[in-house]
Amino acid sequence: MVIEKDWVVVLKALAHPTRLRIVAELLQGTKCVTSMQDLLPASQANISQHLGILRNARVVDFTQDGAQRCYYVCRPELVGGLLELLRDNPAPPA
Amino acid sequence: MVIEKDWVVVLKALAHPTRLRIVAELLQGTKCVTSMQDLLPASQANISQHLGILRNARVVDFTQDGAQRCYYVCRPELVGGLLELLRDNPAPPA
DNA sequence: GAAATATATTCGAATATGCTTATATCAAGG
DNA sequence: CCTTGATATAAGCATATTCGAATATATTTC
Repeated sequence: MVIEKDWVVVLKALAHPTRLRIVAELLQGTKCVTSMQDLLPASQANISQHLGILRNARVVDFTQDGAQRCYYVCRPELVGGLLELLRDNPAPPA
Repeated sequence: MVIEKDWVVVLKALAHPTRLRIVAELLQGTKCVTSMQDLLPASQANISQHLGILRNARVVDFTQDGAQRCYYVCRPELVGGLLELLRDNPAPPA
């Protein structure tokens, strides 16, 4: 199996509680930064930093709408699939 | 969507080139630490540390065979599924 | 064009990760 | 029990992440 270094970038991007919540929210539908501030216990600057990391990993992208940036998951099958796998495969007993 | 903190532990465990290679190798079949040393450009101590992290995340487990520990992926559907999703969902163009 | 709103970037301190070297544990054979 | 082979753990250092505070940029409105 060939392992692309991109994969590590994606996994690292998702391996953070706030970022995982961000993508879970974005899977439900496009959101701008301000509306994410209402959903998450994090500051504007911090959310923006996390979005930058997700953007670099090519996990999210945005469309500009006036002064707002409407973020969305640009690989929904990947991200949705990952979350589904995690949900359906809990840690084994002891 | 409820996000378990376990998920972040799993993602963090996999978000490292060496550890990702380790699980990819283990998906092909059980291996002991010594034989992994032949496959990976990492020291014994380092491989053992990575295996400890994967163990904590409940991604791998082992059976003791004499002095050897035979490691295997204890959630093959999860790990195999993740690798498959990554392979099938490359980064979108620009 | 000044003010207000939305978002991004920079910087620094705290904390976490990763790796090396050295040492410990532990099982098997003699 | 002493050695050897297999694996784990600990200590220490270098580097990377994280997050808050402050500041910058861009867009709309008046």
